[in-house]
Amino acid sequence: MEVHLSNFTIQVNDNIYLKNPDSSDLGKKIISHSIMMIEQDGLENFTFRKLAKRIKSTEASIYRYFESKHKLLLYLISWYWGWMEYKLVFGTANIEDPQIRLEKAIKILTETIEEDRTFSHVNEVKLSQIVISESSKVYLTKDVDEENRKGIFTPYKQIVERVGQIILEINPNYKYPHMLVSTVVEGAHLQRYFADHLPRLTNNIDGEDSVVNFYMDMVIKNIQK
Amino acid sequence: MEVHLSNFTIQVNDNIYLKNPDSSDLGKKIISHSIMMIEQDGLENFTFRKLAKRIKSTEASIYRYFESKHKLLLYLISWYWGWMEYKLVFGTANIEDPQIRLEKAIKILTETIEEDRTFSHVNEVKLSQIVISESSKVYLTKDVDEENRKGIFTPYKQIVERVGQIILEINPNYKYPHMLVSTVVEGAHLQRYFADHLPRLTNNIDGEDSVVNFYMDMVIKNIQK
DNA sequence: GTATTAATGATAGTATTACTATTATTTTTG
DNA sequence: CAAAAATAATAGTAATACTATCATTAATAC
Repeated sequence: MEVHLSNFTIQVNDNIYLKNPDSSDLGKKIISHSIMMIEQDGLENFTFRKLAKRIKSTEASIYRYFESKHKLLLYLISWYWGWMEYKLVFGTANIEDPQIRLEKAIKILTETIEEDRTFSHVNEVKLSQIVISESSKVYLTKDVDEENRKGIFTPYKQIVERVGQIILEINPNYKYPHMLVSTVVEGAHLQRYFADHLPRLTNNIDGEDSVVNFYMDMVIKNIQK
Repeated sequence: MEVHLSNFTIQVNDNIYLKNPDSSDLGKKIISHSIMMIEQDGLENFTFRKLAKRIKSTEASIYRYFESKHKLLLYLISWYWGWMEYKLVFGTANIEDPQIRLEKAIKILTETIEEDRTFSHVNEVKLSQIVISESSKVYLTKDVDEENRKGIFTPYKQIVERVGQIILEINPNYKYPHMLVSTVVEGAHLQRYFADHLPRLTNNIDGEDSVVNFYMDMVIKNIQK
């Protein structure tokens, strides 16, 4: 059973954009095509000039939405975390047993992403590839502290907090809930990247999703009293 | 007791440089000052022009050692992994019990770095800061596959392999040795970065090195039969 | 001690990037 | 239909990441 929610949009911190790309056709084109282009050529080879050419607009027009390429990436990553939180909330709603709720949450956070037709101009599969290979670049900058102050990373922190809470429900004495969750989330991305490009840094066993299994197992064993 | 090894240098894959920076005074200056500058201003704000000015040389001269800023970063990271392997080999030599050997290895990989006076032109403390905040950028590129083919990442893979072997000595049936080691290594870096910049993504408990304790515990619990 | 070679310095130049600024045109809305 | 808002067209700038050329200095070989 697939549920379709209309009238549902992911809210992104408005410090990130100059003009909300969700508010116009051009804005949506900027988002959808930048996802395709960054996924294909990488952030390093992506420029507003190329994007403008592709969507038959101009650099100046794109700059009215985002003041830099870094901000556009921030928008995409932020959108992703907002979307992930919506998936988490829906996916774990009405599950009484915190152990099962936690397992569901870890699965959602570590499994490979499938298309979600709720948000038509965003290709979530490609976006998740961008998250895997580019998301750490949004905070590994000299501007982290300032951007953090502006609340740019709250969607991510909220997810870590939310799943950390489930862990504490199961074991209130567990000392490292945030550490465990961020290790899982970042680790899952990295292991998928390694599987594609540096396979000797990971282990991929046929017939299973090793990333999900490894991190699921890790969480369960770690929080045991 | 501190042991000083002279006549000991870290070998770096010679596909990385045009001319070995270890072979001249200028080369060593390039390394030592780039470490200081990148640590302070970040890779993004570091340029060969600024470096040249600082060491009173010229851009052209630096380009005779490294064909790009990315290659210079690769050199630094590679040197670091070579150095880490030497620390691992010495630190775990003559330890019979594989369990104790593994614990020593994990400690070496996750603890904060202290100065090593064996290699005079390299400040290992600053270099480790660079590794924490910039190292993932060396493989999160569109050129990974090609650089991997040239053997640029072997020092890192060797460490993962080496520690993975100890894990298999303890539990030959453990399915994810490489995954576990790379999760620990990358996780330790990230958690230290989070502690400094995004503290809500981690847990730092007074009076202990939470990063070491968390990952030590994780490894032990994970490989249990 | 000089000739030869290698290393470095000085200087200049190029394509690209990441923007900013200005004005013209089109589209939307009251 | 007029006014306002959005977008397009065009041009320009400072900085970056290099490449090229030639002069000078240092190292080494005989």
